[in-house]
Amino acid sequence: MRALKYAILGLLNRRPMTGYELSKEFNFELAEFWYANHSQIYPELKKLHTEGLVTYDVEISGDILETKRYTITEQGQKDFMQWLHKDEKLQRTPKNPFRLRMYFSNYLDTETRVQMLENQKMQHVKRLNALKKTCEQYPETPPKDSDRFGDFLVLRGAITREEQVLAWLDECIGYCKE
Amino acid sequence: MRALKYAILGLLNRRPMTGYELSKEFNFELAEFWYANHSQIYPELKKLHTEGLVTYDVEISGDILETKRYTITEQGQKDFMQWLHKDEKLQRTPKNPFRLRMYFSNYLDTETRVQMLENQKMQHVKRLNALKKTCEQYPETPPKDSDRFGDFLVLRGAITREEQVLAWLDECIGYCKE
DNA sequence: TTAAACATGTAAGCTGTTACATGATTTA
DNA sequence: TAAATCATGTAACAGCTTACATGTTTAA
Repeated sequence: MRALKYAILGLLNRRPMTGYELSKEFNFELAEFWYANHSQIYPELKKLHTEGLVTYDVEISGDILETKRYTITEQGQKDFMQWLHKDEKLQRTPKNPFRLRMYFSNYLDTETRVQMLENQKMQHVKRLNALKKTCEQYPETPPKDSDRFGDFLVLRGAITREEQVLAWLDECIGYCKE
Repeated sequence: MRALKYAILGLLNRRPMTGYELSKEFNFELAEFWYANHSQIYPELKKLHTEGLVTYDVEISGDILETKRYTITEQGQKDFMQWLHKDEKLQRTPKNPFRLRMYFSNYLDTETRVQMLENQKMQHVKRLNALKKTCEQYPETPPKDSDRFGDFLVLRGAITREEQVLAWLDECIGYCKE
């Protein structure tokens, strides 16, 4: 499937970037639906290069420090667009260790159970607030053909997802206290 | 972290089971938040056995066919309960290849984009309906100290999650058609 | 009698995480 | 001058998927 390959190609299709810049994107911007560590990114870039899907120019920052700025090739763009057009088979529901715990929660007393739910709630509230703040950068829907439109769509998805999780946690707390 | 270990211990804590039965649980009952193939389960059971957390009795079905029925040991129960009481640090948002695609969707024409969203919608509607049907088995909230209470909670979570995804997909379709 | 379900295992390969390893540049 | 950030890589290991491998029992 090689999703990381296409995540990288997609970003490079927007503009040339270094491995380090890609790494930052994955750990901030895209983190709501994709991410990767540098230890995965650098080898993948190497692979994409041998496959002829990207090229790079070496730049010098300061006196010595070399950085490789990667550019997507024509072949890379073709490959990326082909992937983008494919229909996605619904992914399996992602594994969720907290729900696994809740599944077995009848072995916990009510107090502990509620405490755990409240703890999760707190963490999700934080995440939701951060997402809402990011969303303030979009006072209106960005144009459909701009990079920012995709960003906006997934951000909206992340926000409603967090709202749903919070509603579920409240529902659970309600059942536990009944 | 070894979540599979605790998923297995948790199920064996309910009742003794064979690897095959565990496998079925993971691919049907629990699939909304955890799953594993038999190729992962058998080796894990072996490991749990060497760690002294489970034991097994060999049963014969028919004339020859041997099956191992695993039982959790006292040590296994202790280990499981310890895990169950631990507070869960919020997991990273799971990777989502469809959202990755939507992130880059400005390179698709409106028609293709809407078609993809509709396709996802169809698949989620199917899943939602299946979940709702399962939920009919719970005409009322099961008692808090029964196994079925945990099943019910995560089932409710799965249903509201699917509803949220459908709402998001509709929102996206709306933005695309604007 | 044959297909589906029962039943258990191993092997190869891919994905991803954590840790190891090194060094330059910028900012406080 | 020290800390943070920039910058690139490799290694070991954990987790998971797909395929390989074999054979039994049950129900249509």
